Amino acid sequence: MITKELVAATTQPIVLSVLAHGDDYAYSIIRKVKQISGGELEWTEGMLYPVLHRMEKEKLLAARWDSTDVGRPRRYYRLTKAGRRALVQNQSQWKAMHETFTKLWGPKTCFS
Amino acid sequence: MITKELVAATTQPIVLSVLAHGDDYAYSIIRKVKQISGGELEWTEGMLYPVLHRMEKEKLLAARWDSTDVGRPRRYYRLTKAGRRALVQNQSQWKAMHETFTKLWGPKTCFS
DNA sequence: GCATAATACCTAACACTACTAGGCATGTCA
DNA sequence: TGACATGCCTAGTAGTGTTAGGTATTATGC
Repeated sequence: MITKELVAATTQPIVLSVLAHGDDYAYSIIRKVKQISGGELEWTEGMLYPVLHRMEKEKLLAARWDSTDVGRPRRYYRLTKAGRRALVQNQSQWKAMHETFTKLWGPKTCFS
Repeated sequence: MITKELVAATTQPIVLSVLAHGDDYAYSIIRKVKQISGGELEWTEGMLYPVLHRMEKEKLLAARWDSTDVGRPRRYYRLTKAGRRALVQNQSQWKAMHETFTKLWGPKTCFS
């Protein structure tokens, strides 16, 4: 079970990463995140929507309604240029933290 | 610059890791963390003491005063058994998150 | 001797964010 | 028709980090 601090710290970079692969809507993001993390992460709408809205406000994402499909309309989110830059910064920071933990725990923590 | 979310999420595991190498006092921990992270992390006492106190309260650490040295007394912190178990859990969680990011970003992010 | 800086410990008020516990609505299936 | 899945949404509450200081002792330079 991932601590809520680590969940909180990784939500934004994960959203940025998922949307870097293509536009998506919230419910689908939740399913993808659960699948990619092998079930380790089980986001709820209640935690994701406020983050999506804040990222939209920070101009990292842009949203649009899409109702071309059969069924109810979906709100698609797309990465902005600022969002792509934020993703690169997040990757850099994760790298720096990972190197710090590698020094603390030893190179066997290079998990791959 | 590490985001405050990532700083927050990594404070406890870093403290656990530093103390796993040997007992230490707060001011020294701050110096070690800055050195190990290559300057990426610059903790303040204001952020560290509340965390140390909470970890003590959660029985992850045990503290003692040590004034055998010349100079002012220092409060040394030591890892408890619960602290060691918490460290293992934190390592496991970091691994799971890292694997998730590796799937999202590609294996080139295995930084080592 | 005084001023400054480093060292060492400490914390309360405020700001911010996550969590919980729901809400609304439509479509599908038995 | 009822239960469930899907899709969007949020306010009140709880918890934690940040800021901006505090106390005290020792070391250093003038």
